[in-house]
Amino acid sequence: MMDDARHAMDGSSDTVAGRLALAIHEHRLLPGTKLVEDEVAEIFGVSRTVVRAGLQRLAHDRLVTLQRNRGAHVAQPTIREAREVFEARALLEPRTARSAAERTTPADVARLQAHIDEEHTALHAGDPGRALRLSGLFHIEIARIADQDTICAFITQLVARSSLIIALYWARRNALCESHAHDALLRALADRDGARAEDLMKGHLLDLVSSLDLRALPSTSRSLREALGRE
Amino acid sequence: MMDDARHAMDGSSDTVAGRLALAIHEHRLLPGTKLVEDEVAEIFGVSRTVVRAGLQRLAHDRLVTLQRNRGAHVAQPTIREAREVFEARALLEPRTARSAAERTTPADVARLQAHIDEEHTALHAGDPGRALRLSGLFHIEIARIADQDTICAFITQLVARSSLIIALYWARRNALCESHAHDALLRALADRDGARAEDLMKGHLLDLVSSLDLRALPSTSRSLREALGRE
DNA sequence: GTGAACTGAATTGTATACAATAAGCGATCC
DNA sequence: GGATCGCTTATTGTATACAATTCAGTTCAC
Repeated sequence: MMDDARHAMDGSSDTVAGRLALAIHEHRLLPGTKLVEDEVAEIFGVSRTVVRAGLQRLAHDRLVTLQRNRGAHVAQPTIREAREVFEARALLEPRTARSAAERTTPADVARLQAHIDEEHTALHAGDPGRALRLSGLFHIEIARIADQDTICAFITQLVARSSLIIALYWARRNALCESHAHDALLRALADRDGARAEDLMKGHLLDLVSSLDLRALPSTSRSLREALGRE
Repeated sequence: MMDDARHAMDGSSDTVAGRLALAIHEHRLLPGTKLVEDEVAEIFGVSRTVVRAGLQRLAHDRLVTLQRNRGAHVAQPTIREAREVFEARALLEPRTARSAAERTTPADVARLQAHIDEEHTALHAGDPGRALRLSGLFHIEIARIADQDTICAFITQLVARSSLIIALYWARRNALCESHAHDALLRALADRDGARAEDLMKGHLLDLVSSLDLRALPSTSRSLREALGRE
């Protein structure tokens, strides 16, 4: 279910990092939340040593920020960072979708369809966090079909950061959530129509950013709130 | 000189990671070299704790590989990984060069020119490692001019990995090293000619891969050698 | 009442100690 | 002679201890 980063040891610190990451993906841990090492250590039944390793991993993925002597917090991407993340995705994902389409197998189609179904049921079961996570996994799955581990790793990170961005700047939770962009993408992949997949992905990402509220104000108010000592 | 990853604490573990990374960039530490924690700790005058943190950082950047209970080694990118790295660069850097060209300032031009000059002198001074490092920094500098931190971080990682790839698969050390691709790129940037910069970057990256020997054999022989117990 | 300085608790940074695992090597058996 | 088993050593994984720093609440001066 979470099998990226095979390059590293799969020690307990990766378990900690993975479970924290999942909580962040599913919006159970919200941006700005402080992650005290002792608490996390006790929750997972390990020592601070392994917690620190896990937090460092998450910091490298920009899911948490580390400040010297001031601890770890779930990251709060700025508006600028939000734009950058989606610009990077716009650079990587459409072409990757094209590559994926050209090598999609029936097994891939089945797997993606299962993903979409699961996402729908999660949404109707009133678990939007899980639906969001599955929605992100759909993008990652496409990158994996393209069979490009390096780019897939980048996209994985960008999808994770997008989850934080959505937590902060999601404007209209109404429509779009139920959008059938993923269905259309899946059909293009099943048809092995690379050009169409590329276009659909490009449009899908544009829809995503346009559903965010990236005006300058929210970030200011947020940092103000932090400046007032409340976190 | 080395100011990436401002998101993390700039503790001593980053110093360790930075110095190890520099040694890898400059080919003073070659792929496959084992990095024993105690040795590194003594060399840098810190404890294993901070060395481990630094190694983890480098592992995340794919500069070293960590195997559970078996320690850290300078990474040996496979041929497949080498191809992927340059495909990712081909996806990111040309467009980034275009963006950079559209916002290049005279100060940027001066800085890049200084880079090129330094690279030439290093090359003629018989320090190819330093020249290679500077050559990589040139690419990173362009990404920074484009003012996209996220993509710049990706490119930084890809450039670093490219250094390892070059150490393993560099075929003709003769020409190309002295190529004037960077000069041409700089001129396009100075002219704020985005389209030309994009094309030049695309061609430059193609030249780079074509100067590598990415046939299937070397990797096999290398893994064979490792299979025989020598590392 | 406001603000600066101080004190104690809480938290992080680093080093070290111990346990667990892997690697090296010699003796033994076939 | 070659391979295998077992022991010793080296190295890593994890926990804990202590030092350094930050944070919150209080006191004190104005």
